[in-house]
Amino acid sequence: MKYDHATVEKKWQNYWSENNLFTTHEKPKKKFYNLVMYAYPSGDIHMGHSKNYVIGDVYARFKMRQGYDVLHPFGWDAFGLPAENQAIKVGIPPEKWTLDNIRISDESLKLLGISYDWSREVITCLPDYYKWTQWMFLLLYKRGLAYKKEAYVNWCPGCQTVLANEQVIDGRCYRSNCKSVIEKRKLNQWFFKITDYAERLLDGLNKLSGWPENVKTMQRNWIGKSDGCDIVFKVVDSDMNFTVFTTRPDTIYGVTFMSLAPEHPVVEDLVKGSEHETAVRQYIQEATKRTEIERIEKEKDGVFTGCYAINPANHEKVPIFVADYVLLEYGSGVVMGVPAHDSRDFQFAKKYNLPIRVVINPPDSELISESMTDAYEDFGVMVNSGTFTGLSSEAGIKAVTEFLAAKKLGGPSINYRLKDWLISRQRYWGAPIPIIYCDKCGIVPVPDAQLPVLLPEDIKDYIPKGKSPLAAVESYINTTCPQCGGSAKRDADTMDTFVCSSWYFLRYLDPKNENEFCSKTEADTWLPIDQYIGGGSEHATGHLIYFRFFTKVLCDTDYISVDEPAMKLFNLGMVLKDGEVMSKSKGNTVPAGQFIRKHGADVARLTILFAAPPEREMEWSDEGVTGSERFINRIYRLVIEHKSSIVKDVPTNIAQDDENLFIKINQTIAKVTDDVESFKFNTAIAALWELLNELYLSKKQGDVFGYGLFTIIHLLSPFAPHFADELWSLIGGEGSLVEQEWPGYDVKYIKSKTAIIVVQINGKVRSHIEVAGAIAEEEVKKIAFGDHRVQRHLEGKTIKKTIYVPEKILNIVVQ
RNA sequence: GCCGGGAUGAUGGAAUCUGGUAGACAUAGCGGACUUAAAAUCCGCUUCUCAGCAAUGAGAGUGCCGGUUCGAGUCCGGCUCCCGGCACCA
Repeated sequence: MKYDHATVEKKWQNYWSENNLFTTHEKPKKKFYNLVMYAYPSGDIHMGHSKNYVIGDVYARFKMRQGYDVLHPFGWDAFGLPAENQAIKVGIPPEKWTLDNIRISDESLKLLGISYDWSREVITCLPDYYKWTQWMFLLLYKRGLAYKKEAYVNWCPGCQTVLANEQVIDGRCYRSNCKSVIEKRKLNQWFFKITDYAERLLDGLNKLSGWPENVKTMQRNWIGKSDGCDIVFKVVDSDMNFTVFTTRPDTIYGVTFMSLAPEHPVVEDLVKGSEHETAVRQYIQEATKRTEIERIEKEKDGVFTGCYAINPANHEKVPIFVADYVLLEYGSGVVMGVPAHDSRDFQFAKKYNLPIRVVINPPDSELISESMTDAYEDFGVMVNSGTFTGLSSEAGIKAVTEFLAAKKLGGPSINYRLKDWLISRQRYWGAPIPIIYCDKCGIVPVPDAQLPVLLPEDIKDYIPKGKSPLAAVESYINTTCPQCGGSAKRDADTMDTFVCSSWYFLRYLDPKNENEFCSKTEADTWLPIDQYIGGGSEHATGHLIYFRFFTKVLCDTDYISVDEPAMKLFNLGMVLKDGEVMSKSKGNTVPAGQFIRKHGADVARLTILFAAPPEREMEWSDEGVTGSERFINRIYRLVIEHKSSIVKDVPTNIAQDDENLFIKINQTIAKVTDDVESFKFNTAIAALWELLNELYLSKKQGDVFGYGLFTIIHLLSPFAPHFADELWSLIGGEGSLVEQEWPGYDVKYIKSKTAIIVVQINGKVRSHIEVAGAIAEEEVKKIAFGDHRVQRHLEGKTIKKTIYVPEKILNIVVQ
């Protein structure tokens, strides 16, 4: 008698969809927005993807059974490079390739039996979606949060496009099959002003108690707030001055030089016409040609500009250098060099024989600059610092900052590491930037009524040539100015796909709305996301910051009423095969469809869930499959065999010899309920195994036994929904278990009536005694001292004391 | 370098929050039952060392060293290694 998964799974999938069990309630009484991160349609889905969907599904079904009206949607992050690269390689249009992949993946997903409301499926590359992506761009534009500037940006020579900071990892392209070394290029590009929200993005993290600490820490580091002080240095014989940012104003008396970033625009004015001009120009040219990796790895160097600046604290003249270890984008792109107390400045000073002046001493020793081999960067006591001498660093930082503020030569300042989000991409397969350039009117946004700006289909050449392929499509690029009606040109770039994913969770709420991206009513009904289930921590400093940023902007503009998108975040560990992440490009995937046809969706689900806790990485192994298959068949046999003894009501009058089993059943309900709530699916399934094993060993097949079987069927339903529904109908249940209330338990039968007390002597386990629950310490001692195993160890010893923890342990301390 | 997280049988993992029988549950392995046989199934054993024919007994054991405690996988201090993130951020 073997369970036939193929027929049963088909049957129940049909039942669920015919009865609209997963169609979202229009007017939820108790809403629960359960969201799994949507996916890129790279081909068919494999077991690596399936993990996310299965885990999201267990939670969704559990919440449904707890009486929530669950919104559980799915969709596709459908724009992006792979589709376009495929088009270049084999000539299939990106749209066709993408939509074909979506069709195949949807089919596999449906085989898995995930409880999605398919009527809300969202596909970001379709015009009715990207119309609103463009609308978002314009909203930001109108708020002054989207702007165009000429800047040094990350250029990926492999993808032939620019990238955001978040997409550069160790100086290389983030795409796993690219990884090209990123170059710097000076280009005119669109940015989103996420830095305006730096403080709120940082502050908001404190509210997100349902987010994992590591993600919050990563975001804090990424935003990189640092409290410090601005200091103004005047340039000698010039009316120019520089503001530098420092976190250590207490070291101001130790400044012996200054450095400017090579890209700094004022360098030009500084050296123009001087004898140093040629050398400086040459240095700048070399520096800007280098990649970030080369710049970091090479020895620190620079070039003297011939100019000097005045230290506002001691009025000393210090030389100004151009040095490529100074970053243009951080602070003001100018730093004060304090070699004694900053190791980079130290290296630089050594190379160019600049003075090293100690102005901070460690708490109980004295530094001698000649014998220093590296900078002393810790806090200490100020020395050689005029009137500030003797102050601690902490006090000095405050005092110097106040002194500068009073003299209007600086003052308190805060800097963030976070940079504005570069969203232009020189590629075809993305949402077009809805901007028009008119010779007369300048930059003109496309009016809302003219959205969407459609991607042209009559494109012949997708190959990027340093600019967007769209630039060559005459019919697209040439247009008329919405303001003056004259001839004008469209922006040829498309948007970063992370723009699409910054608001997709809102479109699910109202996916067919043609007048708004989402009505306020729907937004207020469903937001925030109650549980967000993410694909891994690689999104921590990308998507998970971007979507928080969008939420805040939409909240400020009153389109939605929440300023954080998701209350709880659960980050999943990846699925590995042979020690590597399961991915198509590595060729180590286990295709979902194939696996399900062979073993069944429920086996696939149980295997994923039981292998490891969801947040941990999981090595896919075929051995796990054996266990899940056995689990299902074992339950199946037991239920079929004892169908007639199954009891649907909680038995009353529990006989003495049934008590232990009845307690086990109640404990299992309690444990599974708790574990599912906190995503501990592996131990939840282990608890079911325990109950199952106990039922197999049960000698008596009475009411309690029958109720045990009934309970297992119920508890199984989030994990193996087809199988559970089939068993449910076999025992005469109506419809599907998702329509049934989740079982409760009897608190009177959670604790065992007897307790095994461990008897220790000097902390070593010597015996176990079984006692009736709550008995007096004296009683326990009496039994323990009567135990021969205990007596053996007490012979000839003096008892010093005993420690008794009720129902747990008795420790006898002897000498 | 800085910030996280981790290290437990042959393997995946449990117990770690809140100190109280370490190894739940599964896999693999071994033994038994059933079978002409195999598979499947059911039952049992399975951390290591030593003693014993055996029942059993003794000792050791959660990366390493130390501490707190009657008692530490769990708490504290110091290391080692692994994984992830950040990193010329002034």
